[in-house]
Amino acid sequence: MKLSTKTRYGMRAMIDLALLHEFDEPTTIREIARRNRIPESFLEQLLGKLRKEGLVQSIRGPQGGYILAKEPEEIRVSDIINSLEGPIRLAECIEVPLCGEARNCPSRVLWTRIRDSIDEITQTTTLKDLISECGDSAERKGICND
Amino acid sequence: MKLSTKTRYGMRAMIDLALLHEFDEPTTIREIARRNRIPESFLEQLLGKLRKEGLVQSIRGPQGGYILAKEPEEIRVSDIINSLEGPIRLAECIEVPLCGEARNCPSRVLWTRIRDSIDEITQTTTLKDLISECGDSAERKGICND
DNA sequence: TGAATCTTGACAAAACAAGTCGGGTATAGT
DNA sequence: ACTATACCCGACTTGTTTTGTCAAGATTCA
Repeated sequence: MKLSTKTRYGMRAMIDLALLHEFDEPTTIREIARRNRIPESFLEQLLGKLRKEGLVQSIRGPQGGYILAKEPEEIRVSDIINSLEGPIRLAECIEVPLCGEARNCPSRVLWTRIRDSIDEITQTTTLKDLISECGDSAERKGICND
Repeated sequence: MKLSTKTRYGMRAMIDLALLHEFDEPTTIREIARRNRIPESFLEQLLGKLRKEGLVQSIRGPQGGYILAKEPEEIRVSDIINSLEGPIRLAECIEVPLCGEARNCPSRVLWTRIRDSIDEITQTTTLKDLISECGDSAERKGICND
C-alpha cells in the first residue's frame, strides 16, 4: 500500500503554497514545480483538480499564478487527498456492504478500523498544523521527493 | 489509496483458515477458493507466500491441504500483509530520509504519522481478535468480496 | 501405481500510474 | 489592438503493476 505520486506531489505543492501564503501574491506553476521537483505539466493537472475543489485559486495572465483559496487552517489534509485521488476506499464493501453479514465480517471490521484511523488523522490535520509543527526552518531546498 | 486484491483475498483466506482451525484438519485450495470467491490459481500464489513466511502449513497428497502454522492469536494482521505485499511504504522518504531536512519536512511528518497509525492497528490485531470480535455467527456464505 | 494435492515459474491480458503534448483561453501591460 | 505570460483542458503515450492463467513437476495416500 503506497501513496500515488499525485497525492505526494499535490501535498507538497499545497504545503509550498501554504508557506508562501503570508506574502499574498501568486506563484506560477513553473516556480512551484521547480521548488518541489515536480514535472511542470503534471503539476498542472493536479492544480486543476485542487482548483475545482476550491482549495486553490488561479489568476490568469501575466503576474498570474496560484494562491490558496482559503487560510491554511481551513484546509484539511483530507480535502487535499480527496481532491487528488478521491476518498480512501480500502475495500469496496466498507462503503457499500456487499454481503448480508457485513456486521459480522471479520475483514470488513479490520479494513473499516484502519480506514477510520487514517480518516481521523487526515480530517483533523490542516495545512497550518503541518507547517507550524515543522518550524520555519523548513526552507525549501527542494530535495525531498515525497 | 486502496488495498490490493492480493491483500484482501489473502486476509479472507487466513480468516477462513482461522475459523476452521479448531477442527484441526487441512482444507484444500479449492475449498478455500470456493468459499471465498477467489480464483483458484491466484489463491495458490498467495498461499505460497504465506507458507514461505511460516503463517500456514501445507500438506501434500490426498487429504492434504492447508492449515494455520500457528495459533490464531499468534498471527498478526501485519504478518499477513507483510507476507503478501511487503511492508507498507506510503512514501520512500519515510524509511530512508532523502533530504537533509527530514525532521522538518511537513509532508514527511504527515505520512509518518499515518503510517504509524496503520501499523499500530495491524501489529496489535491478531486473527483471533478478528474472529472473536465478530461472533461465531459469521457462517461463510461467501458473498463478500473484500 | 494412480489419483489427489501442493509447487513453481513462465506467461498474458488488463488496468493503472505517470508523464507528455498541443492547442485553447484569459489578462496585464503597452 | 497586440503581445507575452500564464492558466486550461483533454487526448495521447509509455511503462509498470495487478490480476490473473497455465503447464509441468513433486509429494503422498491408499
